[in-house]
Amino acid sequence: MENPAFPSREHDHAQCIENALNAAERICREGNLRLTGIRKRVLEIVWERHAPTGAYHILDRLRKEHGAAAPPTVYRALNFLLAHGLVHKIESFNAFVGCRKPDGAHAAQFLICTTCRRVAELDDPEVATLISSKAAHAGFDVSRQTIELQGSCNDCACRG
Amino acid sequence: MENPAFPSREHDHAQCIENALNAAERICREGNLRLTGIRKRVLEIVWERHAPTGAYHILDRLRKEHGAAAPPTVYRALNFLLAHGLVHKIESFNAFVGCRKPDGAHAAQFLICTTCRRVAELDDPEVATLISSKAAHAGFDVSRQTIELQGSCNDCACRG
DNA sequence: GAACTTATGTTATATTATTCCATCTGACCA
DNA sequence: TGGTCAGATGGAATAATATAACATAAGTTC
Repeated sequence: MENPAFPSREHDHAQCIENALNAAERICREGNLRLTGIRKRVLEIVWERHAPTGAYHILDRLRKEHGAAAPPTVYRALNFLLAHGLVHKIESFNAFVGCRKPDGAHAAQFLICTTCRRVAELDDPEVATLISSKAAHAGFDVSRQTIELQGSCNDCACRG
Repeated sequence: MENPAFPSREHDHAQCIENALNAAERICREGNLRLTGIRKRVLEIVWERHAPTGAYHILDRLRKEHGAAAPPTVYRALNFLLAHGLVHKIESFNAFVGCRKPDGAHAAQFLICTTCRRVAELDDPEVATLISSKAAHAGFDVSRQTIELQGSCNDCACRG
């Protein structure tokens, strides 16, 4: 196995968060978008784990530090982050993960470990291309791919 | 384009429903499962359209004909049908469609037209295999694939 | 028909997401 | 400098999706 999709258990996660925030700052600067306090904080919360984070979990966190906060606050921030490719929605969990490659559009494939709940993002163009071409064969023009694979990550498989 | 994934607009839809029910009867007989009145009726309702059907739409239909009915009634029937491969859940819509190939396990790919909302089921083993092998390369053992492609079907594309 | 398993009825509640309207803030310009 | 406008946030209400928990009924086996 090369280029591990799942970070090791000992990886420097503070670094993950910092990278994500730096990328977000840069992308917003370049795109003339406003990474406001709430948006940034929601992105940080999503990045606290490599597992899908529910909107209401984010809401609870915001309430603890921010006083009042209502669902629209969270969903608005999430929609902004989704629209600009900074987070992804895991449809099969109704929850969100940070995007590992927030530059440019990409058709991602998600590996979701049902044991540890971590999510890895594969951005394999070969998969995306094969799927689009199979769909085209059926007269279908793909605009958006949702590919979510549930199973077991290497760590969890080894621990049995 | 060969073997159209989407049925033509003029297809005999009563036949679709009948085929689905016949297949369900057979599968339940063979598997020693009970296709009870409610389960059968829910399957019929799901098959009324080639578009995803929400649980609460099914519930409304049941209420009209059946008197009382509550969410668990519908979700129990849907879970039975899901468990035995008679329907699929479209995760990105939180809704359900009938399975076109209810025999045996298969990793399906769904084509969802965002214009007419119809869903076609592709059961392409090449896609399933490529994805599993890419995942394996990342040390991941896939047990379940969720593949949902949004875009435009041929009919809708032609009508512009 | 007694004992058991499976299915359904029913109430309540949990979880996820949106609508709508008011208010605020920052950007631009006269 | 202040007016105007677009975009962002506050906040109440409600919609849409899904499950928990417990009671009753129906089918199966012996």
